[in-house]
Amino acid sequence: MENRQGAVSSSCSSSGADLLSRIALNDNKAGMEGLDRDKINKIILETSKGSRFYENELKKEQQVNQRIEKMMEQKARITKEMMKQAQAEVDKLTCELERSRELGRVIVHVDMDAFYAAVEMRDCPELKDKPMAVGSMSMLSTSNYHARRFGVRAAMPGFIAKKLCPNLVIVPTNFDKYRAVSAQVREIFSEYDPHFMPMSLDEAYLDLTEHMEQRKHWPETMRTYYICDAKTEKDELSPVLFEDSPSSSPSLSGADRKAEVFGTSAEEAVREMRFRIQQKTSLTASAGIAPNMMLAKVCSDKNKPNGQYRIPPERQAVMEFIKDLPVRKVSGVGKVTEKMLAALGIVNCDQLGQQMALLSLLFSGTSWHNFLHISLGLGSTCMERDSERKSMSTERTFGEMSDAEEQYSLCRDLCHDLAQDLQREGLKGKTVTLKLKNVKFEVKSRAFTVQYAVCTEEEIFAAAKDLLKVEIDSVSPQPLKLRLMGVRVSGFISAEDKKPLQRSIMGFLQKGGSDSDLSTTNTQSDTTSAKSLSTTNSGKDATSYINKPGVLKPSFKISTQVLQCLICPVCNKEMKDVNLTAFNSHIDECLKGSAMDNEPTGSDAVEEQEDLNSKPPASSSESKTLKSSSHDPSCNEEKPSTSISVPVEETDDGSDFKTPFFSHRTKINGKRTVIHKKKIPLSEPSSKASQTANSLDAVSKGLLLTCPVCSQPQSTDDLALFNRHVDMCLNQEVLLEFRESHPPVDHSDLALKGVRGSSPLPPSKKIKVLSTKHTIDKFFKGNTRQNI
DNA sequence: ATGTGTTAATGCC
DNA sequence: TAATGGCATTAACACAT
Repeated sequence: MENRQGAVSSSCSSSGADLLSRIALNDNKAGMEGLDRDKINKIILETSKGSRFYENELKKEQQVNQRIEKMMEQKARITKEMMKQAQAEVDKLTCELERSRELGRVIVHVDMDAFYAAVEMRDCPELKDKPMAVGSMSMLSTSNYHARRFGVRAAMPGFIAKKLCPNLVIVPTNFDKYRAVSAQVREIFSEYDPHFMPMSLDEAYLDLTEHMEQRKHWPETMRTYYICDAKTEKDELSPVLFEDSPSSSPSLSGADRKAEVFGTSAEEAVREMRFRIQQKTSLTASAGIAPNMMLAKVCSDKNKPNGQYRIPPERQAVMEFIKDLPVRKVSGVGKVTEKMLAALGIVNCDQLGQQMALLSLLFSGTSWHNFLHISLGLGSTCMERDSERKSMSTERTFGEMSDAEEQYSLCRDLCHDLAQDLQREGLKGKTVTLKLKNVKFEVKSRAFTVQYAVCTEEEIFAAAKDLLKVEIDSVSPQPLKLRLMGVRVSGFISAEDKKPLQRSIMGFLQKGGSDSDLSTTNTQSDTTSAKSLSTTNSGKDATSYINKPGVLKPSFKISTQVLQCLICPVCNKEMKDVNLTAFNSHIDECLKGSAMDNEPTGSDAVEEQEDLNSKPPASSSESKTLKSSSHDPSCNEEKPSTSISVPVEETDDGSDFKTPFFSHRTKINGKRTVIHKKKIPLSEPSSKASQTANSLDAVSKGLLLTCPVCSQPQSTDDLALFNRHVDMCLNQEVLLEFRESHPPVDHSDLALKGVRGSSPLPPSKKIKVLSTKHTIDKFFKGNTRQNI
């Protein structure tokens, strides 16, 4: 009730001031104190205004405002009773957390100062006195402190930076160089903590607890470092971040050849580390020392550049530090969360703690738990052993692309790159997600989960191309006008599943039911799983796979029932005593026939489609609501569709993402829902797939087989691979079947044949990529400890 | 209730 | 001249069991 005005201000004044929170200068981070914010913001705004980027930001801003509005409504519904209960829960958790508070570890966060810019300045002294930034006219990675005085920042487009600072020098990125320097720095890190955790090229967490223990007993000689002769020109030394930056060591500024003895405290150890970094690279670093990672991170920012800060390991000191700390400074609290909290009158961590009961009622469990941790000054106290990654992706931005063939080609390239990355880490995942951003900066993603985990270009592309096709078709005959495409694989099968599972299937099939023989070779999965096992160090019993549901069991069931006869995956007919060639040609005929008949094969599929078409037309322009019209209660509010199909009208220019609404409504409705309900039709055809594949196994080990679905010859050296291939083909066939009733004939043909085979797709072409390499502090993949 | 798949949103550097 | 990144995770929802 007392915060009513927060709701009002956030919902009403959306156009002007609110927008600033997205577009305007973000002076949260270091080096931006005391500059003319208003003037800078005005320039940024004027330069951005009217651009498609800006328009999209505006839209996103409105969405955040709506979200806040909803939150405030919910807040208004909270009763005293609820608060009381919430408070009790919060208190209880607080107690537990407090009890388990750990202050004994010495966690350090080290952060190189303006890293890329500093490297460039070091290597090109002419730049030292000039405002400069690393990146391109389209996007800057980082800027030096001169430039920051003008409001030039990382993640700002170069052309806007130029407006702010016409004399700005923009240097292209040179990642190899940064990597090399980073490696040097990491060498030093590893001497203090061999298990240090790199977060990017220029940043890492260290746990100095062990080091401190040993250091206590070290003689001075082990804590003495000499200033290196070659670099003792002070001017050369620190690449002028700030002339008056707090110097790390008074004795440094004196004569050459001076030795510096560092003490045994944590501060001294970190000072020593920073000193050595500077000696070795001529670059400065800042550091934070605290009892946990969250605090260390904040601390490293406090005395940037070329400084450090320590929170002593006492509860009192921690709470004192936390008290006035703006929540935005905490890693994980971004501009949206900041704004939402601000709407509740929460700006610093003290206020955060005060409002925990309320927050527990307004935010998800994980969110408010996180808030509680922050407000208590708690954070992770151990370098988590490589928490396993959950997804891997690759994406690219490019100049406007409307040509479908080009898009498929790019998609394949992405799949190629992703496959390489996946295989490098020995990962295989079951869900393939396609991400698209159109020229209006609208982002959408589409996912498809296949039956077997995939990791090769072909497998990934097989899924991705269909996702892409659906999107292309959905706006046809207009082209998709894209500026970004990405492919992601997630749903990784766990390391302990990977190898045994596949072996067991093979063992079963090849030995006619006995899965005891696991020695069957399975080239690909063997190598990959070996890798992942070694990295994840999972000590699980290899036999536990037997009970894994959902993957193994169906295969067993099916294989037992069909080993004696072949079942056509298209017409479902059982065929006894036929040879393989005959069987294949039968399938070919069936496929042709079904394409001409325009008759989906699975009976489920037919019902599904009718069912869908009988649904009332969707009412909202949001594709999201197309599929959820009847179930989502929140949808009702938007539902007075009769009058508010607002944004749709402007799609006449062929804009990509929302067009389907009128022109292809039924089709889209059908398609979308089909994809969603896929689990139903899929379960059946995928059984068919297994049947086919398994039967083929039984008859034809070691042959070159024609995939009954895509007609591509497939090696059967690795039967598991062949099985997966057929399954995937079938899965996609199911997905595509539903388009047969509408699209141009050649499309359905392509769908049935599979793009690989006779598709009109050109081989991969090189595409003009606007901006990949120079992104903001992009760090190389697999950037883990082992990597140093 | 719980789990799984899909998509949008968020945040990091 | 025109021009605003790449990556991962989580929140939120729908749906199935």
